[in-house]
This record gives sequence, C-alpha cells and structure tokens, in this order.
Amino acid sequence: MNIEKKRSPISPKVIERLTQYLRHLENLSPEDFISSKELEIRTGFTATQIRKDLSYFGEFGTKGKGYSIRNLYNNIEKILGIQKTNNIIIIGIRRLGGALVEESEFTKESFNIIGIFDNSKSKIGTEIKGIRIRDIKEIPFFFQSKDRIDIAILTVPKKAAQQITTLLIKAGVKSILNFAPINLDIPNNIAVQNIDLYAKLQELNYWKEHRI
Amino acid sequence: MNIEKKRSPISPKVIERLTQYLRHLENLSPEDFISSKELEIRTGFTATQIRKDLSYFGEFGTKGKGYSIRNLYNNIEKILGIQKTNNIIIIGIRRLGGALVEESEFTKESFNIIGIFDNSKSKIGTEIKGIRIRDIKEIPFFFQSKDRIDIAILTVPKKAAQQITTLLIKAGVKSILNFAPINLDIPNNIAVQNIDLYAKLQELNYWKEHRI
DNA sequence: TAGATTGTTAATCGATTAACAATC
DNA sequence: TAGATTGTTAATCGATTAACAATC
Repeated sequence: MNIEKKRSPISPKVIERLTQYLRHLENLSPEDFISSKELEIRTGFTATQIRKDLSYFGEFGTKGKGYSIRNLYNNIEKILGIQKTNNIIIIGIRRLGGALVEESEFTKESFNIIGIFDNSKSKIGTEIKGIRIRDIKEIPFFFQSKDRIDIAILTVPKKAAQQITTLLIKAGVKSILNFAPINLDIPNNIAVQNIDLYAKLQELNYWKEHRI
Repeated sequence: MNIEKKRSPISPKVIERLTQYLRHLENLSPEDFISSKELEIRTGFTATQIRKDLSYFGEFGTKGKGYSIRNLYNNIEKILGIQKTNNIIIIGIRRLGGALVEESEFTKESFNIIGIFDNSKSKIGTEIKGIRIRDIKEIPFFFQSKDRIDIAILTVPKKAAQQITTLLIKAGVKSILNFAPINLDIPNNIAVQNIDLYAKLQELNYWKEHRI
C-alpha cells in the first residue's frame, strides 16, 4: 500500500471536454451568465455531465442563476494551466511545422514559440516569423540556457521521430505533441499527445459507412 | 419501438484502437504470426481487449498460434474500408492544406486527392502536385460530375468554416475531417472528425502538470 | 417568496478485465 | 499428446445520468 500512489482521479475525457467548453464559451459575451442546460444545447454534452466535470475542480456556478461566462472561462483556463504563457519549441520545420508557426490561429497568445529546430543545412540559420532556425544538435544546450520549455511539438518525418524523441527526453523535455504517425516509446513520466491525421482519416472512413 | 433504430454496437473507442493496431502491425513482417499477448506488449492495450475488439468483426486468429500478421492487417483494413481507394477533396489551401497535399506521409495510397478548392483569386487555376486549384464556388458542380467523393478535408480559417461546411453538405458531402478550431454544427447523418491542435495543446498542458 | 439551477448522491449504463472451455 | 492461445462469458470497474436537497 503506497499512499503516494494515489493517482489523479481526473479522467482524460474530462480534460478533453473542458477544452470543448472553452471553445464554446469563447464565442459568448463574457458579461452574461449561462446555465448548464444552455451549455448542453450548445456543446451537445449533457447538463449533468457539464456540472459534474466542473465540480471536480470547484464550485463555479451560482444556484438559480448559472455560470458567469467570464468567470467560468477564466477558471477553466486556470485548471488547464493556460492563463500563464507556455513556452514551446518546434522540431522539424518542413511544410507542416511551417504551417504551425505561420498560421497564428493554431498557436495563440498563451503558447509562445521560443525555438525552432531542424537538421536541414539550408534551413539552419534562416528565420521564420523572426525566430532563428537552429540545428537539432543544439537542443541539449538550448535547454540548459532557457529557464523553462513547456512543450515540444514534433513534426519530423516518421523515421526520425523516435530518435529525436529520445534526444528530447535526454535534454529534459517533459511533454511532447507528436505529429509523426508512429507510437513513440516513452517513459511514463513524460506527457504525450499524438495527432495522427492518417488514423483520423481511417476512423472517419469507418464511420461514414456506419451511420444509422 | 422502432426496430430499425438498432444502432451499430461498435464503440468509437474500438475503431480508434483498430487504427492503432494497424500502426503497430505495419512494422512487422507479414509472414509471421503474433499473439494477442505480444500485441499487448507492443501496443500497450491488454491482450484481452485486443481479442475482444477483433471478435466484434470475426474470428481472425488461430487457437494455440495467434494471428497471421498479413491476415490481421488485411482484415482490419477491410473493416475500416481502406482496402479500396477513397477519394478526398481538400478545401482551403493555405499553409496547412498545402502541407497535407505535399507531405505524402500523411495521405497514403488508399486516400487519393481528387480535388483542391480555395477562394483566393491568386491561387485558383494554379496547380499543386499536378492538381488544379478550383474556386470553392465550383464545389456543387464538381460533386455532380464525379461519381464518388468520400471525404472532405477542411483547412479553412475558423470564421469561414461553418459557412463552407453548410455549402459542402448541401453539395452532398457525407464526411468531413475538420481542422478549424470550431465545433461545426452538422446534421447527424454526416460523419465528422475534428483535429483540434489547440485543444490538444491545452490537454497536454494539463497533463504535464498532473503526472504521478 | 417562487422559480431556477447548482452541486452531489445514488442508480444505471457501458467498457474493461478475469477466467476458462474450446481447439489448434 | 501437451502447451499455447483463441473467442467468449461472467465479474468488475469506471463513467454517465437521473434525481433531488440546497440555495440563489
């Protein structure tokens, strides 16, 4: 019986829904109030589920009235840790990596790109959006010289992904957003999220044939 | 009691795992056999769960021996409907859309890009990877002239996404892979998968602070 | 106050896992 | 045959929903 083994009781599905609540709240005027029932209509999640999800983190509503939109928004941001600025680096700056840096809709204020890395000789030293592209080999040094790197976004080709991941972890990266279509082998104190476009296409392909 | 309302019993989580089984199988030599126990070690899903997932669709294994890798791979492809070629169109060909067309790792043999659409005057009429970029307005006509369009990939800016989606559905699109960071309002006979990079970043941000 | 809506407990539903007979 | 491993049933676990007291 190891008392420290008591795990975070929050299910990943709850966190996933919180991000979706934010999505809907951001279109509403912050001065207004919204009830869980109205949120149900907008989000498609049930009112009960919404209230339950929020109750894991605190009491954000007012009985008989609902939730202050500004307040709820700020609280969810706080839960997710995106009220402060998070520093990210991007590794691999081919078409996809470039798109992430340049299409500002994807990386917003709370995520700040502080480093870009590639191993292409012709790209190293050039700039994109004012950020110099560095050699992947410099990553360990870069980590020592910065106080905080929160997330590494990996957009390198599949066959390089595992090797670079190992390098990143050695250098001290604690969380990775991986776009390579591969299941990275990673120690479980490192957080990973995979964005696997091809897998999503495959799932979609199944569902288009299996609707009611 | 509507007997036709009997829904597909397959959970989305099963389909998601099937795509991951494929991911791991593709690295193995097709001539070999693999047991569910070995797959457990590779994929991280339990052997029981793997056997159960597969059992929804048939009996693909041999008792005492395991699964023929070639056979299992082909069967999962068949289940997902990716043994035949699926025609896709891409709407919105800025940085991200361009990346999808050009980085071949993302769209493989079984997905064939047959149309690209944008509303930028300077892009319409030009080509990318030999495919002519057409005006978004041409989509309804394009649909009438082709026998089959399986999936539309949406990489337009957030504020255009809903309007274009409505247009797509009117034109006859039945399934959409959406990259815009917005929850599309969609009738439920249309299949959608969202790839929401910013939401993934937010989730990751939570989990990096809440490991054991 | 009366009506509305939260936060939470208990009941239900669905998904995962353990166990094992069947059989290669 | 003996050992291995499937496919499946029953048991368990976890997540969702229904219901309602508390209270704005």
